Amino acid sequence: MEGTYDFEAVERKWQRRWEEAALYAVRAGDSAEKYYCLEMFPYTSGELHMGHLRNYSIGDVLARYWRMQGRTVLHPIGWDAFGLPAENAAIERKIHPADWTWGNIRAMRKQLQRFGFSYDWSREIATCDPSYYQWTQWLFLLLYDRDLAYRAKAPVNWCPRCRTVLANEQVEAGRCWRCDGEVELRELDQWFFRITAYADRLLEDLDRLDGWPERVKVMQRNWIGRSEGVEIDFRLEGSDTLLSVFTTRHDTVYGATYLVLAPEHPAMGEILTRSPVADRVRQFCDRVMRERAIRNESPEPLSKEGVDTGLRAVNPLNGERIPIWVGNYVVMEYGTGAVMGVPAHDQRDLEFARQYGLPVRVVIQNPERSLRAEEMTEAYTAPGTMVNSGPFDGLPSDVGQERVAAYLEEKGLGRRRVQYRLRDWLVSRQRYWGAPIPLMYCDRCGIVKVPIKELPVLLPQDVDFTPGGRSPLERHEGFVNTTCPRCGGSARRETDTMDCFVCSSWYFLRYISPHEEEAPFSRQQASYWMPVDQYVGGVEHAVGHLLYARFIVKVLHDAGYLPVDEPFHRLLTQGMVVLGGAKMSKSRGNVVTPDEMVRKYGADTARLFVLFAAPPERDLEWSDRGVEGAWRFLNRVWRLVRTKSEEWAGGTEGRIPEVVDPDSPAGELRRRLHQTIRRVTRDIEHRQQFNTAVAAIMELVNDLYAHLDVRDVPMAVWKECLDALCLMLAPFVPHLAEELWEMLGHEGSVHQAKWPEYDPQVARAPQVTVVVQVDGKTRDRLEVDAEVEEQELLALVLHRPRVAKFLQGRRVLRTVHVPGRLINLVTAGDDRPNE
RNA sequence: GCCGGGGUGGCGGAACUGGCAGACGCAAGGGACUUAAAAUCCCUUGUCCCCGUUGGGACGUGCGGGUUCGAUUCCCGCCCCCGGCACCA
Repeated sequence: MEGTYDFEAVERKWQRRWEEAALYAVRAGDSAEKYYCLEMFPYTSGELHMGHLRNYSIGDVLARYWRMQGRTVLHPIGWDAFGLPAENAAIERKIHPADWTWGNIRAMRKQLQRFGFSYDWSREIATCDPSYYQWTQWLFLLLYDRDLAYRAKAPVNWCPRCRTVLANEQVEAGRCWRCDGEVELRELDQWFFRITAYADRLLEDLDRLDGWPERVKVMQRNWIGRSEGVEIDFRLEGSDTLLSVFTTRHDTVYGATYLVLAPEHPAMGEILTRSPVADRVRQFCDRVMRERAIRNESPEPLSKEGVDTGLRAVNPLNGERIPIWVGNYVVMEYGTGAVMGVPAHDQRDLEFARQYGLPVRVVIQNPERSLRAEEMTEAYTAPGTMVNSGPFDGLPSDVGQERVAAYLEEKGLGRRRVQYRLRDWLVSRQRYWGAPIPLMYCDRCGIVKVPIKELPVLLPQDVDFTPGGRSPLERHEGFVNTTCPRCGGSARRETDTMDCFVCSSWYFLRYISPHEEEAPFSRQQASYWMPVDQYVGGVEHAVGHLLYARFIVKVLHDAGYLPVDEPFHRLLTQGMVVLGGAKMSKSRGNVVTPDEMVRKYGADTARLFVLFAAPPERDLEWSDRGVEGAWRFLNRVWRLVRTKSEEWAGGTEGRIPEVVDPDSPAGELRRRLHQTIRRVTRDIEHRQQFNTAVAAIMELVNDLYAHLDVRDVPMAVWKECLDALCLMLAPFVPHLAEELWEMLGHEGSVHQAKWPEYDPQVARAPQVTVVVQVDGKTRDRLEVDAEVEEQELLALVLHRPRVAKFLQGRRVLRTVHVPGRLINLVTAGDDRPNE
């Protein structure tokens, strides 16, 4: 008889049975409570990596657990299938992007199935499938109709390597998220989604997302970057042109000693015609803009540079004439592209002022220590008392802030304003492998929508992928030329495709009714299934995907398609899988693939290891030894069940005796079992800490082994323990659990059995270990009745020699008793009179 | 700079609401089984000190303080690591 089980045969056997029985197919039920368990769907790169294995193993534990708890569980999977790598494959390897993608899907589907995840495969979707992207296009038109999609010329991030534009969320430290190449700024006509219109709601509703990790919420808050301030209208001297500035420190407006404009500022034309040093200013602007175009953002801020235009602006509050400068530290994308320089109370302004010898004027006085403008090397940014501020003198700065704002609004010199860091979402891409934007340009009618009935706008197959400056679609006459549905004249199609994040911003809704032909999803089904109860995925999507999906759901909610306005109730962001402390990558050569693991140890071992080696949120250090440990454990379980089930082969009926003495080995075993059930249930359900759940099961198995040779444990008790053991293992190692469940004589799938319940009476220990401390130091421990009273316990304790030893020459002042845990004797020495 | 998260044995990590620090696993050492090895099963394993032994004691959760009968856990000040944001006015 072998000492290890044949994982290959076992896993193949049960995967086939599950498939035949369509065990994980689900329909909206009306009686059972639903549970929508979702993991971030994979990009169709062609291979599954350890991150996927971890992601999907976590999701599968939850899906299987809740199914056993009686919920109606929706657990779908699909493919994020549009995107650049497919097109690059076409260019490099002369494969059509569609063939490449569908081939990858086939391979990855096989890999996923090999791991035995409990997906409802009848709901599989792919974003590159016309029956899917038809509805992505529908979504675009919905946003267009609601004035949330617009076309604008704007400086946008351009990746020269990928030959396309990128959203702000796809630029990381000035580099492209995909190819890591440097990103340039280009002035282009592009399609945007007006996500800024939802900025406030996206921000406020974060407070409702109790089931989200704090750090993701913080990242979204930072990204949205709301700040309240005032726009103040300075006037260009000798002109009616207003130079408005945005500031959050309007209480310091009397301290403005100059004004700085961004080089791209719209008033620059007028300034250049009037400036006595126009040439210098022009040269400066050109240089700064050129430098910015090659956005090689170093981590260090650029040194501040500027040039005096020789012109003046008028401060609307005190009528003061202050010089207008152009500076490289002012950006056009934020606020108004102009700032007032208040060197005394802003560090950047102070640096700039000192560099160019501009005056510094204190207008907020530090109540602690009087500020002197000439001596300042650090701006004073804390609250204080207003000075040199005309009618506002003497006010605390926070009050002054209110007054200045009110005054400006009253006189029509400015207005309160909320400013966001968040920009609109750039969704155009100049590439082929994406969902075409369903619009056309008619000479007579302008921009015209493709009628919903005519969707999808299909991607043509026969396209020339040779790299060029523009989208391959643009060179496809058959695609571009079309007829205007409004006037019947000739029209040209939009050739930009959509950012693949548009596709992934609603895919969780398509799973709900994936075969629906009349709509992106059934409203009725969506109101049953939404929101997603548990979303699992990597934290790298914190400000991209997760923000977009929230935005799109709010739009659909507002348009009446969804009852909910947040997509994901709980979010679990799992850590990376690392080896030697570094992320696995081909270039580092430290990659271990899930396929290798399955081949060597099987799916159950691989899954168990990734769940056991670290808590889900933390990074997981890969360890081949650790995998072996998981494999050993599973065999240990298998041998145990096999031994016992053979022992009672032929008849094991028998009941657990009505009364099992809690002090007998059988009673002890049952107690450990019920304690384990309590721990495992809590760890999965409330703490989502699967490593400790597995550890608890391992402890139970160790206990069962320790009782293997104990004679007077009734078979029925063994049966109870082993049954529950299988049930608890089922979410983690679904194949082996089935096999053992069958060995134990059960009919039907363990995954359709009920999760075990613990009996608090059985779990309760009649005797407990109480720790005895003297002055907070542990000196002894003793077994006592769980219910023991303090007085009785104290009497016992005082007679213990180990305790008495430490009480010599001291008297007990008081005792602290934590029932069932500890008793602490607080003493004072007799030899120290003052105590 | 600001905001999050983290720092515990040789390693991955436990410790619920302030109550036995180091569960579970890995590694290491020892024993049983075996002709032998592998596999398996059992035991030991934070550091230091005292003791011939049974045993006993001190220290110990990044560092320094504090609160408390008692602190990995709470508070104050610092150091280091990871992540996010950053001329954002």
